[in-house]
Amino acid sequence: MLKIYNTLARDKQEFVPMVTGRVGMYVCGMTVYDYCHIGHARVLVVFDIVYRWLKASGYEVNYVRNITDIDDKIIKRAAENGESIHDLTARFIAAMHEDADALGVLRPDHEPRATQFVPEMLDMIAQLEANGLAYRAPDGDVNFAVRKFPGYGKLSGKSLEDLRAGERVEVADNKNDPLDFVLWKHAKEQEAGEVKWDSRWGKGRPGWHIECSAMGSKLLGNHFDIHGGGADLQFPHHENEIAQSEGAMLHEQGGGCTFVNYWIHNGFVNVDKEKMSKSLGNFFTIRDVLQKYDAEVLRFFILRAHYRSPLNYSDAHLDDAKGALTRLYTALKSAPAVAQAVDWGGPHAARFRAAMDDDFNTPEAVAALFELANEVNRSQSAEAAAQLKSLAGVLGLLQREPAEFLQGSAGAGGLDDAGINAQIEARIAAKNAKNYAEADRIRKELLDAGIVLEDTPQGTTWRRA
RNA sequence: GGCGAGAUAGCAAAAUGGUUAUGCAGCGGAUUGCAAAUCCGCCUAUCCCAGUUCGAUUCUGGGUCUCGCCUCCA
Repeated sequence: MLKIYNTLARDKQEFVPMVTGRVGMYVCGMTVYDYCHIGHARVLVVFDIVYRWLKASGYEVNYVRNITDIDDKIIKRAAENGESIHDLTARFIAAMHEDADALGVLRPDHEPRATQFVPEMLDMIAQLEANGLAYRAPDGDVNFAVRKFPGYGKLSGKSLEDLRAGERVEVADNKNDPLDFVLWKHAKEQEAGEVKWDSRWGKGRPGWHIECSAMGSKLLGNHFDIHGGGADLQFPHHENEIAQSEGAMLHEQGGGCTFVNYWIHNGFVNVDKEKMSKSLGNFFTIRDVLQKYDAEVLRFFILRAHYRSPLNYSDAHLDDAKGALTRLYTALKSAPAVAQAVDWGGPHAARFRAAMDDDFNTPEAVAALFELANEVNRSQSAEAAAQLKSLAGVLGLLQREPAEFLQGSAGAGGLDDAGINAQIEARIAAKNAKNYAEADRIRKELLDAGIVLEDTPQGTTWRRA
């Protein structure tokens, strides 16, 4: 039985879908004005695991991950670059897909873009206005009236009084309450035509929060099972989504309606114990990291920590993850696995399943993989190897040929496979002539070039250190 | 200031009211021409102070420290 830590309840709860056997899941994706960094990689991988585990558990999952392709930062960046919004977002959507694919992240069932759902957003804003929860501000914006929505703050555990006491909330002239947020931004003179949509409130564009409410409802219904995202979205973004969606539903159900049953939030990636973020400038893009590390190492690094814990990023930690993943692939190299479905009856699989059912405890599930690898090494059993590969496959790991992972690819100026094999042949000749000094010299030379040789009963193999 | 999360061995990171986490690193042995890999064994833990308990790293209270949210952010 799957248990999920529900932010709304601040506790682990048994997962019960609204419709037996089916799950509707929405995750807040990227705002596409730049390359994804490691923090984004974590959201992608974490919810990929949620998606995979739900499917492995037999659910038919409808996974929606949105793309924010219109907002202030995008408009600003497009202007700086002297390119259209469309060209900018198209480039970074393609880049995001490249990065996600490299990390072994499955494509969601739907990837709605904000600009494709403006009519749905306008309908929802109109409904909020009809329900007395939205008002036209003097400057032409349409705002959500936070005070009119009972229960505002239930997700983040904040009361309006607490929030108001916070000195960091800036007072805006056009809002009735400093905490009110924008549903519809009126168009500015200098803005390009492609960021202006017609509406009954005049030309303008949607506020940030409304897109997720509108797209979630459109694709998954007004009430669905799971909504996820980074911990920083808990407030205000997700709090505001609840206010919008539940506020818009008031007329239909006479109050008491629920937008989402389970809210899941992943922890941050830190650098030197500080949150990795654009504003702090302490971020590494996924593609930067992939210059130096295998994408599967990055994925594995993310899965070795629980999704709600902070994850400190550093080269040393990635080196550590690489060493650990090498152990798993080495086991599969010694005992090649045949394709086979997971046998859930085995002890390691049982431990793995219990771990994943306990709020997606991937570190514990990975520990089960290592115990299985130990068994593979001891028994050299094809069945055990098949079980290791299929179980790891549930996490999107260990699906490549071991040699491909272990040997990697030659870096610039490094030895290519032909050069390595020529050296190995020369060393074998020296060994056969009992010229161990020469054999060791060659091995040392290769080692200095980052190539580790391993003499086995089946011959000499190599891997990159 | 308000609200919340966390402090586990050299590093990373799970779990648990009493019984081996796991990986990397280190040490000893087996194996090897020597290595590497692998196997066997070992080593190093539960922030501090009280309380509950036969027994607490685990529960309760207090303290210290760290981090996050309260503004765009995955």
